[in-house]
Amino acid sequence: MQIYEELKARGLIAQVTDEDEIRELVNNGKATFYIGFDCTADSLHVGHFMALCLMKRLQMAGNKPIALIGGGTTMIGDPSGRTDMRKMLTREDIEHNAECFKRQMEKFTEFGPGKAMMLNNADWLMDLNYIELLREVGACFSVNNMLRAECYKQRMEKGLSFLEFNYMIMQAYDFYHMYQTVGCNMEFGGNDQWSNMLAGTELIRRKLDKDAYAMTITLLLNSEGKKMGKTASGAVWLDPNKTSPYDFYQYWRNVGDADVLKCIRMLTFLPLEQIDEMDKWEGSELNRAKEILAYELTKLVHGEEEANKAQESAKALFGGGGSMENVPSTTLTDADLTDGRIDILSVLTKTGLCPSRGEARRLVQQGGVTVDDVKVAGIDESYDKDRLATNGIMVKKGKKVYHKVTM
RNA sequence: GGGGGAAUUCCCGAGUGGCCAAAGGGGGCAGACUGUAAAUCUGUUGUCAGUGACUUCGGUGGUUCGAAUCCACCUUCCCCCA
Repeated sequence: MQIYEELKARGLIAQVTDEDEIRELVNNGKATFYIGFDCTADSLHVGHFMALCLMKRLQMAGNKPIALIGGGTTMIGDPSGRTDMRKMLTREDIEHNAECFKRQMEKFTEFGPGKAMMLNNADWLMDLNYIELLREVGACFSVNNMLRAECYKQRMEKGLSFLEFNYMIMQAYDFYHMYQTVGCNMEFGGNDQWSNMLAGTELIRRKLDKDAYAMTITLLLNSEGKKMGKTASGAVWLDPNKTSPYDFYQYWRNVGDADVLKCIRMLTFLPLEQIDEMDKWEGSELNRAKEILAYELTKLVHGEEEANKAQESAKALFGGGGSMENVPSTTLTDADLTDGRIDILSVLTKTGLCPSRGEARRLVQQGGVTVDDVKVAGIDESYDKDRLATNGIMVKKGKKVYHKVTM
């Protein structure tokens, strides 16, 4: 099976400008493609991860990838699909984020001569001259058309600033620029980027009378149509300091039945035959598939060692047996104790399991806390230094949040 | 440039002088049921030293015994006209 067919079978391809041409280019390793990453946060997330995987897959098939850091475009802020304006980031923030992105990407992809290329659009966007740009590029865009674009629709109701309106033009300019300077003939991106990407191919056609191609990656949605990779407290980050490998593992371990196979197909590198085999699994058998998904992804993102640790911990906590070593934990000091003891509410807040004492109190009163497999009876329960120092205690919040406390 | 309207807790949204830590819904958390799933039902959802105190209704001042609520100014957003 060739790469294009594989991507299709995995459900990764959402829209393409010209299927035949793209298949031809990609399958024969003739594509020089770019994917843009705007540095809106200091860590990549799952969506970026999909893009990076796509990059890897295409690279393995002989194509040349360019990872484009959006140091310039982040100054504008992409309005696509958003109902409100992004917070404007300072130049320093953007540069810091770009640095973080760079470091993380280097873990996934090898950059250098003959390998993948990394560029930053700040290098050309920041020096543009307004009048020149308007004459050279602005003349090629129809405002009427732009306003019809799907990505602005949501903003037409609540207002769209001129700043953001220009985002599309900047992104189109990137493609145009790289087409000329590094021979980039294809752009990939999230499905929400479609109109921005078309703007690029259109610009190249108008200015240079050449064809360039665009393809979008399917957004990873769960069965309820919500974006995956998000939790109540924010995104699932790739940075281990922001989302620990254990939490990362747990996120995927807990996906809904309806979503497991889709995730495995789209996110892992397991061979399709093996995945098709799993497709036959049903009911609680799917738990196996979830384990595989969680393990494979954690391995890809954090490495085999971390994946093993996360899996060990999960098995120890949920299945019994296995090692307790790598469970999330907190080490207390004497300063945390009063008269050599610590009460349950303090334990819950100090470990970060509860953000406030009020919530901790509620949780205990509702019977949601277990210490060493014994339900905490009341809010006045406490633990002495001896117990903490010898074996520590295993605090369980609800059914599946574990935390080890030692001294 | 002119006129009108809006800003409430994580989100949406009610509240138009004391009965307001503020209805209702969503989301979150927990309990029951389960398979670390989904659906459903129940409880809970500002902070703290919890029958109490303190902070919160865009911001800053003011009126008042008392302000989310009234007044002034400011900020941001939306709509209509040009």
